[in-house]
Amino acid sequence: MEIFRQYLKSKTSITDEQFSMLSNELKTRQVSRGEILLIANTRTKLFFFVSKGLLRSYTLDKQGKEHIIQFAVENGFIGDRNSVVFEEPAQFYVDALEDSEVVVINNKFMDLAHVVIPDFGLYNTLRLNDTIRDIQRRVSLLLAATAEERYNSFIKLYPDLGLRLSQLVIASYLGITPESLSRIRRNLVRNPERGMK
Amino acid sequence: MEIFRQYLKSKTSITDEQFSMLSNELKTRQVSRGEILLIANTRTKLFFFVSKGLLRSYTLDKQGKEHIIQFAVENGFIGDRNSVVFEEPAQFYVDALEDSEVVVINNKFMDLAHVVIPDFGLYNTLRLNDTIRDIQRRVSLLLAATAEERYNSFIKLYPDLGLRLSQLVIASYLGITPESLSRIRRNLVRNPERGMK
DNA sequence: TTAGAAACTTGATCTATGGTAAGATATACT
DNA sequence: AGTATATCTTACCATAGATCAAGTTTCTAA
Repeated sequence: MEIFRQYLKSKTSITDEQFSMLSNELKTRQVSRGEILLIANTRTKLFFFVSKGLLRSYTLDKQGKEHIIQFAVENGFIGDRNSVVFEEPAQFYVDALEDSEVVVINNKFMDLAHVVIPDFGLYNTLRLNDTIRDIQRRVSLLLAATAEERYNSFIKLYPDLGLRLSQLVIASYLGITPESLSRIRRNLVRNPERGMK
Repeated sequence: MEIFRQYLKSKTSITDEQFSMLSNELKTRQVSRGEILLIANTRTKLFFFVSKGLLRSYTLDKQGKEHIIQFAVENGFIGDRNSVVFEEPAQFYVDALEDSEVVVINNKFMDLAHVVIPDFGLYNTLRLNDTIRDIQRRVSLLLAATAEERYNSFIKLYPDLGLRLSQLVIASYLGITPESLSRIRRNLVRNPERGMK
């Protein structure tokens, strides 16, 4: 909770008084590795701020294969916009890849924050635009780049994540099989210059 | 311009007086098919509202192949967030796929609109969330679905666009070659039930 | 500390989609 | 209307990455 307060202070002009006004709407929750916070096709109004650990959102296809939409580490947010913003069933699952601590955020918090914190709207708009930019870059990679190029760019963009995630999970994010990722990495070890670009 | 006013009136509480205060910051521009409005790696602060016609944003890969990020038809917006919001060089090109008319929107308009129209921030947040939802769905399809499934879901989601776009352009949006799309469509003509799901 | 389960690697095939090239239609311009 | 130009189709072959199957290594929990 303290971490979330610090985060908001670094991003907005929020005061301690304002934060305590809002904090009634917040809860912290401990999540163990593997624990599911949100199930696709159900309804919920909750969004999560990660104060510790690592979560992901993902879909399951008809063959039961997982496809990772997003990761969230410390100071990141995760949830399902479809249910939170549009009150429709969730598109995604959310679960924890490490033992984590999250701050549970409801819609009332968001509404209040807009009222109470003068520049919250501005901050939020920036954050949403940033999210769009990231996902569009990912689309562009999925359309234009080979598996190896996508892996290289992932490692360059999120070097720390590369160390915290299993290859299975990285492969699922990149849209390839773990076997293919293993072969790609073997090639990169043998030809390190291929990873430079 | 009138179309943009109508659009804003349908989405926000804007009054005619408020609109005329803002309209100093707006210009309309005629764009011919093929005309480029925005070039990747350059800087600009302009965003576009489409009052008539059809635009797209896209990237070029090293082999000079186009990869379409987004379409915008009547009442849609298009531009490059990287340059408009973050003042960095544009990631994308924007050009017209049909003779079009756009309203050119600058940052000052956005700032003023937030001040002048009480619920503009709310509207804008919804729009951004909606955009994120759309792109995330697209990522999920790119990760999980075959070319044929992506084509079917594209046609189901944007039936009108399917009729206005060339196959070359649809293929580029789906991340496949026009030849592959041609083969997919042949199969669908022969086995129409495959397009039902 | 060790058994069992994950995670990772490797090899042998298979398959969806790409590349190339040629011909067939459609569209647009004079 | 007629030619040029873009768009679409088809066939044949190539390839990135998937799938399957069998190890090997690494983690984990009793």
